[in-house]
Amino acid sequence: MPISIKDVAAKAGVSPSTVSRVLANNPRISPETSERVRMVLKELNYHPNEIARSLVRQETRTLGLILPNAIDQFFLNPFFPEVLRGISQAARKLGYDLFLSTASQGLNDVERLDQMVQSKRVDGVILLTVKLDDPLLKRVQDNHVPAVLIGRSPDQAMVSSINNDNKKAGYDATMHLLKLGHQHIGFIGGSPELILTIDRLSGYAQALNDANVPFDPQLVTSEEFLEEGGYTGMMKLLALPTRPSAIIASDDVLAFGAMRAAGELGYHIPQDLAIVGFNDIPLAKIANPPLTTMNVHIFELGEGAATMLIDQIANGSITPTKTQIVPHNLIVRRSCGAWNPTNNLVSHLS
Amino acid sequence: MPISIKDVAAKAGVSPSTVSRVLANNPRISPETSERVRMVLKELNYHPNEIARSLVRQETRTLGLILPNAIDQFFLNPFFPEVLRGISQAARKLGYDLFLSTASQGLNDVERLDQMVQSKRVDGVILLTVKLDDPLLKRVQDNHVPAVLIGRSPDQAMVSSINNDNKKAGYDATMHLLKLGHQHIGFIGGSPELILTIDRLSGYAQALNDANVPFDPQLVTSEEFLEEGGYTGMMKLLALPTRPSAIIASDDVLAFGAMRAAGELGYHIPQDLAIVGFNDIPLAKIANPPLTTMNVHIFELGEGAATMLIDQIANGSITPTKTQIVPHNLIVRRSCGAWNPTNNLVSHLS
DNA sequence: ACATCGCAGGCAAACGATTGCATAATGATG
DNA sequence: CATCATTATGCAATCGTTTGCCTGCGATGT
Repeated sequence: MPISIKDVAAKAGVSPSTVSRVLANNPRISPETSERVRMVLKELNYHPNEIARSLVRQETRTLGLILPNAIDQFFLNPFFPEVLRGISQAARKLGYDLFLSTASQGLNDVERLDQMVQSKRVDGVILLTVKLDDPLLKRVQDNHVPAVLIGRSPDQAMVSSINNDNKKAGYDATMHLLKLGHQHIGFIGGSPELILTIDRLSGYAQALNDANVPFDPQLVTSEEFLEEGGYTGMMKLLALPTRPSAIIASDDVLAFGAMRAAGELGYHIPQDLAIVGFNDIPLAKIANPPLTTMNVHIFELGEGAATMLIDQIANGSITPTKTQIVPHNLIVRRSCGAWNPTNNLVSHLS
Repeated sequence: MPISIKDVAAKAGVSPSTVSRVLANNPRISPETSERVRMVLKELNYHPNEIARSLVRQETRTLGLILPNAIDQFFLNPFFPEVLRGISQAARKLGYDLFLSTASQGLNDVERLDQMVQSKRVDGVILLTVKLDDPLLKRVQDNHVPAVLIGRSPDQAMVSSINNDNKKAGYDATMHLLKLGHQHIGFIGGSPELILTIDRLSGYAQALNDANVPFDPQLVTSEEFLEEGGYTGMMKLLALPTRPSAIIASDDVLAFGAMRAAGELGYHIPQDLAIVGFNDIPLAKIANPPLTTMNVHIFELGEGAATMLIDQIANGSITPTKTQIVPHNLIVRRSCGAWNPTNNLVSHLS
């Protein structure tokens, strides 16, 4: 039923090889034959079977996405669609498709990677978030799979990556609050295993240190990357004997949970409590009050990751691993108390 | 370099066919041979080449997603990750992977469909939103491609679909406001070409009619499916000589834009203006004020679509087209002014 | 003891493309 | 007129699987 290259060949009175060569614009085919074949191609609305093509070419022109196994949390964070949008746009431009591995329920990340790559369904993979000494990275390196990590690799030589300078970003966000006079600054982070959390927290600590403000572990809390996590984190911090006067949330979604908790306890933002988030999700701008947040340019992370990966695929494994840093900048809105309509709304930090 | 079934066969001292049969748990293989082969399988960490497998089996165990060509808008709406989450979960459970067609920039939807399906990279497709007399539907029908539409098909016989009863949902939302005493109810919708918009609007009109409230075209506006669209829509409605006292926004994102516009003009919600949205995106609950919204169970739409599609694939094209309706229910929060902590928060309507 | 049977496993032909090599036709050359 | 390039096309192997059919073997029945 489906039409193959043979059908086209038969109808055009040539051999399959000729059709194939027409498709490839091989100059060895005479213009007349080529023309005739092309007519048949249109007439039959023929599209080559990409599966067969992939088999012989040993490439699929498809990028694989390895999502964290906490898939649901990941999907719920606006980070995901935005990074996917970036990936998708770059892939489209460069003629690649996207493959999401969701199948094979019981498998862990490494097995999913093996399956995706060994089964040859993708030419390379984009890894989203890794934990400290994640076995995924070693596997990628050992297998010489073209791969790009969105996030920071513990060992830069292992895998190419694209990331923000999260330590600096954490530093900048904290410094902003310190400069506004806050001395008790709480930190609501995601899972302490995530390098992202670690980096932003270390920037926070560094800023406190540089400002001669003591680091108080009680002011640091780690929660799930959900609105609910921000809520419980904030509840903990506000229950402290001396509550913080400002909060850094390492993700806007956490920040919104935190704002909700503060609201429920009757605190006003920014009068009673300043809040700074990370990511500049669409909601940040339209929230009430609008959220001051560190824009980390998620779209560009995705776009860059796909571009780097395709580049790596094209150049074979000869490419040395690369690390690319996407700049961040703090978007000052009302939630931190520093907002002033006559200011520039955007302060460029990096 | 990559290991094939032949490598395994050689190492185990059997033929490739035997290995293949071991993989398939074919009972014709003796337990001893099977065991020996399995050992080699583990040792070599062999994974079958799914491309080759797909070629001979004529199936890929992969579902294709056809996203609207206004991809960027689509990605930005929280509808997308949620429906994808549903699709992904069902696919995973049933052993299917997901393929996003983003490649081939210049192509329109129909060409993308042709390419995806004819190229045999997917076993079926999920279509997301269609316009009135979208050529996609006809193509799907003509080609006998397994397909499920998320949304309503103009002609139910053409393609299986899963949807809400959007007319009823529009009716219920409007009726809720009418019962609260509103007579001037504005409607902010998405593109007037989308069936979704049409259905919700017609429910709105029907409710007005049933309540003997005249339908005023001036109170209806169509905008882009973005926060910005809601903003401009609201600005238009509030510039009217007699402004509406309540607003139905056919999407929460539009509702948030509308709330922002109202806020900027100094109106208070719900005191001056009641607002009802659609979708119950995560933000609706935590917004200020929390948004009354029609929960359309997006996750279930995705989940149901994937399940229906896989079912259709399994049963060949003998399956008649089906239509499934996912119920909706209004979640009453503060933005409509009817909220009362002693009430049930959820009123089940359908 | 011989024909028969069932079992375990191998052979080879697909699936639908690509591509190195061979070859038919054509015209040019000595 | 025989030889040789050159051009345009076809042949057949290949990619890594699956699967229908065949075969060799030991066990069984009479």
